Formats: sequence, C-alpha cells, structure tokens
Amino acid sequence: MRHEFKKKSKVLLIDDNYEHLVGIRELLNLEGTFDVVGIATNVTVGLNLIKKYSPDIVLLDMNMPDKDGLQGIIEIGKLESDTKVLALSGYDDADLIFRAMKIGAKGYVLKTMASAQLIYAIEEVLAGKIYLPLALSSRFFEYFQQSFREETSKQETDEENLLSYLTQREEEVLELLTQGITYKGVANKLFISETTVKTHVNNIFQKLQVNDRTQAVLYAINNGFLSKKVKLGV
Amino acid sequence: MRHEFKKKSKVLLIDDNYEHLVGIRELLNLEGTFDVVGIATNVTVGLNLIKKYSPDIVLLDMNMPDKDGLQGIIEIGKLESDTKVLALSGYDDADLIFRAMKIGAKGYVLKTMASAQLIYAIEEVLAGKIYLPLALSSRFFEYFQQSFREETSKQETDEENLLSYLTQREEEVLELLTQGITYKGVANKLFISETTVKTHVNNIFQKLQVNDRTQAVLYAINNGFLSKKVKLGV
DNA sequence: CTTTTTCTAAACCGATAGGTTTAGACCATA
DNA sequence: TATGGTCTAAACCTATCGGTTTAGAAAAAG
Repeated sequence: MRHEFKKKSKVLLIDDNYEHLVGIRELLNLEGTFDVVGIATNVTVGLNLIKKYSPDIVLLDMNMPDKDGLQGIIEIGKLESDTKVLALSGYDDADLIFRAMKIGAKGYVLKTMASAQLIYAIEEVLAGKIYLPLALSSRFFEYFQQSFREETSKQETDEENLLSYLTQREEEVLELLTQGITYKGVANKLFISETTVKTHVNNIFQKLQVNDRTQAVLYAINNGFLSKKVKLGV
Repeated sequence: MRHEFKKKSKVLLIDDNYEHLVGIRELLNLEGTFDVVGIATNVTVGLNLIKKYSPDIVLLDMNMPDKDGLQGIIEIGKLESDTKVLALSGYDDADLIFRAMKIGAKGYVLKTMASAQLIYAIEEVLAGKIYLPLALSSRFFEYFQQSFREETSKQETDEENLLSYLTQREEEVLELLTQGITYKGVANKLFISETTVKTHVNNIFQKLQVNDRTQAVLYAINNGFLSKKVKLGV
C-alpha cells in the first residue's frame, strides 16, 4: 500500500529518558510516515497530550519512576480513545510482559531491538494487529501457562478435593448456597422441605470439613466449584 | 545442527480421522528425522501408547467425538511425562486455542496449513519453544485481552463499586468475614467487642445492599476485594 | 435378594446471626 | 465551636442457622 496521499500516523512518545525520547522521534521523523505529535517524560503529562492530540499510537516506557507504565496503560485505556499502546522496556521481564498484555497493550518491544524492528512493530499495531517479538512471545506463553498450572493444580491434580465426595443433590444445594440463598429459599427452589435442606447442608459441612455456610462457599470457590463464574473457564 | 548420529524424535499421532492420521505418518516418515511410534484414533488408546512409548511429542486432534482434545491435553499432563502436546485442529476457534494453550499445549496448528509449516512447528516444540502461527497468535491475544477486559471492567471501570463506600474498619471486618470467621472470632482478632463487630457488619450490609454475610462475601469476591487470592493478580 | 447409599423429612435444642435503637468518645472539617 | 463521620459499645429481640437423632422410601451396588 503505497500512495502519495497516505495520511501520516500520529505518534506520541512517553519515556523518562529524554535522550531516548529524542532519538526515537528523530528515527520516526526520518521514516517519513509518522507524525510525532508529542513527547513526554512522565505519564501524567503524556495523558494530557493524548487528550489533546488523540494519537493513533503511544510508545510507552514501562520503567518509569513516578507512575509506572502499567498504570499508564490502564489510564490510557480509561480514556476510551482509539489510541493503541505499544509498551517499551529495557528488560524482557516475563511478568511485566504478561501484565502489560493483560491490561491491553497491543505490543511490547525491547529498547535494545533494531530500529527497523521497532518501525515494523509500530506498523503492525497501527494495522490493528498485536505485535510481540518471537523471543518475548515465548516468554509470554511460558509465563501464561505457568500461571494457570499453579491455579489449576489445586483443583485438578488434587485428589483430596473434598468436593468430589458430594452427591449430586448436595452439589445442587451447595450451588444455591454460593448464591447466598437461605434454607427457605433453597427449599423452594428445589421443591423439598426446609428440614431436608438442613440435612443436606449438614452433610455438606461434614464432607467439606467446615463449620458454616460461609466457609463452605469459600471452599467451593477456592476449589473450582464455581470456576466458570469467578475466573476464566477452562 | 546437523550430525549423522542425531537421534530421531519419537512422535505419536492422535486423530479420529484415520486417513489424516496415515497421511501425517507418511509425511513425517519421509522427512526422516522423526520416528512415528504409534497412532491412535481416540484419546484413551493414545494415552496407553504414551505410557508405553514415552514419545517426545504428541500431535493431538482437538475435535474428536468421544473424549475431546482439551481433556486429552489435561490427561497427558497428568502423566507427568516429558511428552509435549501440539494441538491440531481444523478450525481457528479463538476460544479453543486459548483453552488449549492455557492447559499446557506447546503449540497449535491448523490442518489446512502447509506440511512444511507443520514440520517446522513440530521442530520448534521439540526444541522447547512454543509455536503458534502468526494468525493464531493474533487471535489468541485478542481473546486473551478480551477475557481480562470483561473481568476487570467490573472492578476498575465501575464507579458504582459499593466496596468503595466502606470505611477502613469495615474493610478489615469484611476481610475477616471472607475468611469465614464468626462475630466472636472477629472481635478477638480486632480487639473490640462482639457488639461492635455486629454494628460494623450491619453497616457493611447496608452499604453493600445485601442481607447476610454470605452475600457480603460473594459481593466482595466478585468485585475485586479478594482478587489477589482468587484470581491472577493485575 | 440383601446391603448400602441417597434423598427425603421431622422434632428438638442451643448458638449464632441479623435488626434496631441509643449513646459516648474521638477526630476532622466547616 | 459546632457538625458530621467514624469507631466504639450495650441492650433487646427475633429469625435463622447448625447439631443431633431418628426414620421411611427409593435406588444402586453387592
């Protein structure tokens, strides 16, 4: 796609390192297809510039002293603008990459990367895609999978999941308990008497080794009983 | 890395489509660097073959009639072997890709892809990397970000988060309630009287617009009060 | 064809929870 | 200084919860 009237993309730079800031601006200006509408050395100023210029993309440094980059991404997201965020960082910290992508960064590039790659990343993000260099992408996935390994290890590997001892009916009752419903309410929903509900609930308490409904609900939530509602489903 | 005594990698294929199965086996045999140690048309048989041959990698079809592929990945993971799973599918369903990667697949390739790309994917996974074709990787990230947008929208965007009306002391009390502690227990932990706790709790109920402790705990959990413990932290 | 499990239900009782009112002490802000 | 919010606390009462025992009917397992 190369035609003469192509509109330049508006770019904003936020980085506490002023030299780096100017360096990137020069680079992008030389490229000719970008219009650097502003630069800022902190997030607060950057946010104001975004409101003023509505850039297409913001290059946002992750490692800054005052407000950190993650908070910056969140606040840019709250603006409800179409501004895309490309995260910049000196380190390939898996956790940082994961968090940045989680809260809406459209890409993540290292400062050590070749300028051509930076340009490519910007273009990809501007085209609506998500850009992660292969090396970072790998780290991201490792971290991603590890997060869920820890999370699911309790539920699936666990052979002592007391929830598995519950009968079908008891599960139904527990399900209603986790909605904060009283004995009377459960009885009505299941078309059984209140005393029957109490019997089930007492059996549930014994099986889950808890003393009251709140603890039962907490056990249920922390052991995968309600995973679909509380977390991302498997 | 090319030396004559390179050991062939053991590959296992699981796919309910027998023709496809044989086709891939032929392809891999022709390649010369792979040793297809077994093929199976369902997960159950496949699991037994994995136990028997300890393959380096399993190509696992996601769309099968009996046990589906996701369950297959989980069960292969439970074997605690070093066998890696490369997911195969006819569809680039974002949700399916996300789930497969979440539970431990090392890669995901479409059946429609060129055979050279399949070979490349297998080699990458065998080398300990994670392989997602660019197109799927994009879909994955979109889905990934969308999942968390939904999850965080209630907590962060929400200006009607009733939790924000709680005083510090009330938050402390609620925190203890979410651990399933009684009035008496809370009183002891906070070094205040039981009646004081009851006063705080009643105020909490009114502010959160709920009727009992279980509902209060559920509200707290579903609105970010306990996010660090229940979900992945931001 | 027994035996066990599950689901149903009642009666009884004490403990806890929840609702309401009132009130003193402290602190900050108007 | 006065006003409002917070934290503390008590007294009172009712509703609900939780523990225990007992038991019949139906279904599943042996």
